[in-house]
Amino acid sequence: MNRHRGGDRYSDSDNDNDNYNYNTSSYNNTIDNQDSSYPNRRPSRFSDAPSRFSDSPINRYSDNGNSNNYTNYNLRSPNNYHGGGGGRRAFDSPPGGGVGGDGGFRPMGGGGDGGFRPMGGAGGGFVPNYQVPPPLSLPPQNISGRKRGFHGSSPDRFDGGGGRSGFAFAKLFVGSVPRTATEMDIRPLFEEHGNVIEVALIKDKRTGQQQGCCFIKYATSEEADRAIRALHNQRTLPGGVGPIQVRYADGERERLGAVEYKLFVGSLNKQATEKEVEEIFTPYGRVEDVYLMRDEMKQSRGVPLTLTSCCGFVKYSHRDMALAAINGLNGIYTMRGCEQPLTVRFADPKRPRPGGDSRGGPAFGSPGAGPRFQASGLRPPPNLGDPMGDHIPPNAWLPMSPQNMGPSSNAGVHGFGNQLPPRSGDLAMPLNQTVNQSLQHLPPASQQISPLQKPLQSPQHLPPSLQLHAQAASSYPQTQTSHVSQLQSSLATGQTPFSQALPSQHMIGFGRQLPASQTEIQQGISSTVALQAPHSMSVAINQQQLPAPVQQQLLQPLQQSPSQLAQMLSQQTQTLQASFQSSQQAFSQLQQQLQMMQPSNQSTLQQSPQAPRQQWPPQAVASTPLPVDLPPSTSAPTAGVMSQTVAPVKCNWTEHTSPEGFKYYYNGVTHESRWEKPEELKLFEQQQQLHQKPPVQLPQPQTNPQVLPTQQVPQTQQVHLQTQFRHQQQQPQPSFSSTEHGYTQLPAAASSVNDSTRFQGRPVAQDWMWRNKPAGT
DNA sequence: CGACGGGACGC
DNA sequence: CGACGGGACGC
Repeated sequence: MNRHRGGDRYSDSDNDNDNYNYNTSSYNNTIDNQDSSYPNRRPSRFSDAPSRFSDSPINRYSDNGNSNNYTNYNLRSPNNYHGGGGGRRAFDSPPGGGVGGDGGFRPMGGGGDGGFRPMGGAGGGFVPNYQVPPPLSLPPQNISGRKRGFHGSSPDRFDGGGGRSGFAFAKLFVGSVPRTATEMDIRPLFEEHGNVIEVALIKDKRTGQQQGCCFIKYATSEEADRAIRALHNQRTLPGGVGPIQVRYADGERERLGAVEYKLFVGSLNKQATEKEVEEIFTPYGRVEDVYLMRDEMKQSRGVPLTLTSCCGFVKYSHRDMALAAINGLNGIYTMRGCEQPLTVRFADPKRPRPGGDSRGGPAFGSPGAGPRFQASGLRPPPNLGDPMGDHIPPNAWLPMSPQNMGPSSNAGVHGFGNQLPPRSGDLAMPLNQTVNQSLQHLPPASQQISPLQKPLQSPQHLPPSLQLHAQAASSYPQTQTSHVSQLQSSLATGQTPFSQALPSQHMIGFGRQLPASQTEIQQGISSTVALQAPHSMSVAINQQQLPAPVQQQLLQPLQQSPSQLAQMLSQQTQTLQASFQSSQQAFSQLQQQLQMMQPSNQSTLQQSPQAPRQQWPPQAVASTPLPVDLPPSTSAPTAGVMSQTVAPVKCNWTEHTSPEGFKYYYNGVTHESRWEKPEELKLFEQQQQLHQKPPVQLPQPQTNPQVLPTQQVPQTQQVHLQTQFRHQQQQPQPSFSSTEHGYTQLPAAASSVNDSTRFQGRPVAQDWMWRNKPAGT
């Protein structure tokens, strides 16, 4: 979590920025709702008396109820692990959810993501009403747990059958604890947020002196979450120098099934604070953490140190948020005082520590890596104290990512005969969720949004990135009301107004590249949307097929304050815009590519918007070369070309080696990085062997290819393809394998044009665009 | 362009 | 005990 030197963030518990930390305000409620032993309760002995699950602390804050507000993530979870306590977000319980304040309801940055959590903390309705298992089921030694991570076959997990408490506890690490602090100083604070099972002050083994940190154990991650939100960096204990740091203990997040999506953010203002950065990123989802790299300029003079930062990291809990942030910010949003727009992309895997310390050794949820499909058989990266080992049930890897929900989605993949990468629908899903949620918060009818107008007209109250949108919205030559309703009807019909409504900044990069008229673009978008933006399709479906109860829910936002509404709407809209923008970009790119490939064929731009729908839902495509991601009418001539130049099936994963010499895998489409070789790539390589003979040899303008290892064949092809593109674009670039920070990242985008995973087309083309983005803008 | 925080029990 | 096959960008 945040290092937070400047103390600039969360500096005070009185943070009324409701973008953040609405938890503080929940204090009272929380206290009411529990036995808030704060002053009264005797810390009796917790030491090793975890045994008492006495009063089912687990449900104390029950986020039970409204399972409705949780998206179908929950519903999809067939797996017990999913039901587990991993739902760190449960405190975003839906309105009326048992616990007071916590959360109630937050636009997207917050409450919404309660639903993003597959683990769905709250669990609520869909899980069998599994209360806390009888203490018997959990041997005491397990309750107190072991040091870190797994040391056996998930000893910490209740077995009794899913339910919310799949894990026995959630352990927090608390830093910046004064060495003089006693348990009494600490416990009450944490009791405010849940039933503290244990407080363990860390002492030096030899000297017995306190180390300035401790562990807090709660029964549930919900409680732990609350504590983090409420306390991290916000309280300074008596005698302490700075606010306490509250976060999950090493290995906890992983143990609880959490995954984080970490973005690298470059071109930050040097004086940016975590908070500012968070505000920029919050519209895309709740920001779990912000860390800014800072060089302490040690200057000689007495001036207080000036901190500088130019890059940092932002974490989300869900990939769609991360993707949305990338979409919405990368190359687009420029921080005040900055010349360049932000760079936002998935972070590279963190460098494994030389020391081989088990800590920090990215228990690998972190490196943007996110979900894995299976515990791969590959060796773990060096020096990663792999706490997981092989004994972990494969499912343990899955829980966090909706796209991985359920073995069913992967069932076919592990067999053979299915060449389709398991993630074909993968990207769309999270977006779906976002959009679905968006819709839930969007007023269905125009008259209902009137309260929004005022806030929308006061963009200055919105986060910077929202201002962008808000300004654009107000400059849009229609009323906001009609804007919104148009948005909705557009969503319902698969049309989109975004080509007009998008802020000009959002059009960056292709406005001048694309000669097509707006109408053409719009047409294109329609088809593009149908083709490669399943999320928008599902929007339509969603909108039209909403069951009555859900329709009811649509009205909910109306009970929120106007400013809340405004923000919600802005956020949702922006997210939607990002999606559609992506679609536009994708389409533009496809158009460009098409044009480049057949310069003589001017009819390329004519689309037949209906065609694509036939392509949905995605089907497994074995070895049949796929046409370009465009309607048959146009792809027909192109398809010939393409199928000759590109391998029939493509994998977006490419293998790379970090400066340390560690191999990792990078997905040019999703921008994820992993240490383990993705199953898709393995399959792909297998496939390549079958098609040992590449469909066609491209003219080899370069001298490299000797006999390449099979796994490199596709990369090579990509290289040539894209090189060609670049060449034709007359955007000479030094080297194809762009060396961003020394890693070789092969853009997988180009060949993705005829990707069997074309339903990822949006990010594909987008990625392509980013990398080919005109320099000056 | 850039690249990851300080501390992490004990059994 | 030891600590991850091979091959190895290109500036």
